[in-house]
Amino acid sequence: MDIRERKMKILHAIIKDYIATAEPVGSRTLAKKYNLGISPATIRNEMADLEEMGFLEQPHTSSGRVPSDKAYRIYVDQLMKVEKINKVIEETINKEYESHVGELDKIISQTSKILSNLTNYTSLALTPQLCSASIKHIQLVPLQEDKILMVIISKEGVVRNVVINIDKKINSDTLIKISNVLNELIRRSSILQFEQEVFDILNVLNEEERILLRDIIPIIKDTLSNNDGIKVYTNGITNIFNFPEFKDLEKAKEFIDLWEQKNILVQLLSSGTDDGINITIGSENKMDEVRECSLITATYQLNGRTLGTIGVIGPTRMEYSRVVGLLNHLTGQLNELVKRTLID
Amino acid sequence: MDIRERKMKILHAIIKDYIATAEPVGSRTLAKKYNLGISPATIRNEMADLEEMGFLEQPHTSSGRVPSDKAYRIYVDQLMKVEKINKVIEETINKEYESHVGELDKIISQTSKILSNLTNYTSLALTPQLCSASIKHIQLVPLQEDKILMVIISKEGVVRNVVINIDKKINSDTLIKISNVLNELIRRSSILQFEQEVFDILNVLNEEERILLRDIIPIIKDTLSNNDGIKVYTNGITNIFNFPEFKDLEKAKEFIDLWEQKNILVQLLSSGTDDGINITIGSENKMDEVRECSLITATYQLNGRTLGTIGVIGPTRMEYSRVVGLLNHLTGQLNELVKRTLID
DNA sequence: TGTTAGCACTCAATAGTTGTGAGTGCTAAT
DNA sequence: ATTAGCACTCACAACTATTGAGTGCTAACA
Repeated sequence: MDIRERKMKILHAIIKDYIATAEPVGSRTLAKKYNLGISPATIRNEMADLEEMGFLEQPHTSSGRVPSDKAYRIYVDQLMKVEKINKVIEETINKEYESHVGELDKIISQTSKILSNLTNYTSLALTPQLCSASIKHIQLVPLQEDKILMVIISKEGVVRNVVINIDKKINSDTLIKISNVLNELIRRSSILQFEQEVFDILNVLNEEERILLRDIIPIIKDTLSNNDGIKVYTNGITNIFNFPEFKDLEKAKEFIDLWEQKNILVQLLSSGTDDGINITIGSENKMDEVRECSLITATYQLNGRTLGTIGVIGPTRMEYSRVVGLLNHLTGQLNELVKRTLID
Repeated sequence: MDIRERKMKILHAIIKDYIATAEPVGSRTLAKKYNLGISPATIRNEMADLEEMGFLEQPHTSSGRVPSDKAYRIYVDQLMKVEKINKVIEETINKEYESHVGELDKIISQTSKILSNLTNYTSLALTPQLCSASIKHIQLVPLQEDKILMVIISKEGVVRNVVINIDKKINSDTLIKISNVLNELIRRSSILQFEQEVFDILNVLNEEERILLRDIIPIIKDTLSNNDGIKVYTNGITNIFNFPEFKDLEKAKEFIDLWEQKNILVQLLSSGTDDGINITIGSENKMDEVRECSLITATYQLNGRTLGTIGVIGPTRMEYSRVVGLLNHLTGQLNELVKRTLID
């Protein structure tokens, strides 16, 4: 048997055991529980090596070993076998979704619930972000003499309201004209760089109206670039209390404090670069507050365009194989539901 | 000295002490700290009486006394002296508000922050609810052939979007006609009982359009009656960890779980009947989850109409006098700011 | 040379023990 | 009526074994 392979086998066993028990795992237990065919003493030697290589850590001299973030990384990339969803779970999920067809927000919120229920971790789900490519229609509504309401509607059915203050009084004819121009710009998909290329459209506007339009465009840009419109659904925050690594009140507090700032959560979930499933383990996280957590995220799509993110956060000792399996399945379902909801 | 008055004096001292220390207070400490002019033994006798009367409780035989909810009630109603805001705090508040003029949501969210910062309790703040009396304008926007977007705008500047699915295709002329009728109904403030009295308005519509209108009205009613549009801003959830009464993880968990359901929070804050300041102490709460908490709420108004609620939640051993003082001042400021924001 | 049994040592966690102090209620004296 | 004095209670903190799962090292073995 290749020496390398044996080390990996031992590492794999340690990780599995630690994920299940949260107790530092020792050589004797390991030999007893997993039929590795070698004695505790040999395992001890291998463990010492693995520790030197940075895969294991020892909380104190006379305790077992605990996997490091590096170990989880190798586990996630090479060792683990993604769990397949079983029939019962599959049906549970379908049932949970049943009552929520038709409204995107409800579907996303329900997804978050399902995630936390089935994983016992804390779940997050983001509604789609508005982006320039997805704008379908812009409507300007007069509010008061010097205030207009801009309603931006995306192809995905996301609606955003922005109140715009203006210097002068405007009448509704002007608004309609400007609305038309805006929507024409949208049709030509050049709303963000309109200045260079669309003089022909602007011809219908007089000087005053052009100025107003010029004021409105940056507001649209702003609206698209900020996260205010994204809703964050979250469930199972207090699940972290179930994990011994958070029985320290200070840590629990830090974790829960995160949840007060939507922005941080959005940033956290948006940091995964790939489409598909993204795993960030402990110290790999950019944010200090989650350096002892792992984050598994997945995206949902419509026609190949990424709309939003869902994810699960928990201790680094996370059941990666189970969560990844679940997320795989769930994004499939979600994509399907989103498609049906938004196209119908 | 009247015997009644002496008892009250002792009770007052016990409550003040317990609010400050969270420790059961005994006769000796009481005599030493507060110059009551009587000996510990006398105090003991009085305390025994007060316990019998239901104002005090004894965690165990050989410990001091703890005030009951009934005691806090009498404290809040008769004994306490509402604390006046001091200059430093006042200026802090003004500074905190400074950067947030102009947007109602920001002002409310900032209020929540101020509340939790200055009290060290958990704060809540609700944005205004939509109600029929406050609708200013309704706009129907075509989304897809069989979908329309209804934008409801209130006098307070609150905007709500509702997507409406309809059976048939509709053209934009129909939408404009119906919009006009709706807004005419609003002007006559009879949108919710339109059937009886407004036949003259309906004359402009043909049969098909009337059916559509009849479908839309209940959706408006629904939208007005449900809480979906209310935003709940909350800060300082983890402040409860500072209180010894929540060092029991189970209790902390129960408390934090509350915060996942917006509906519960809205219900909680809306339960106060009076305008002005409302105090609910421990077991007076209707909801089990907050039976060990006290809730102090206040409302903010515009032109005499209550728009929303702000409040603070914490252990029954709350610094009522300080919080009430702060809320008094804060609602004043808030009303002023709201007025400026919404009228300008 | 890799593997393993044996041994002395480490250290967190648990349970038992004891002392301390703030509290009480009761009684008798003021 | 008030209070000093006294015996009693009980949570809490500090201390002291005891236990047990773990280690590293060494020497013997295949």
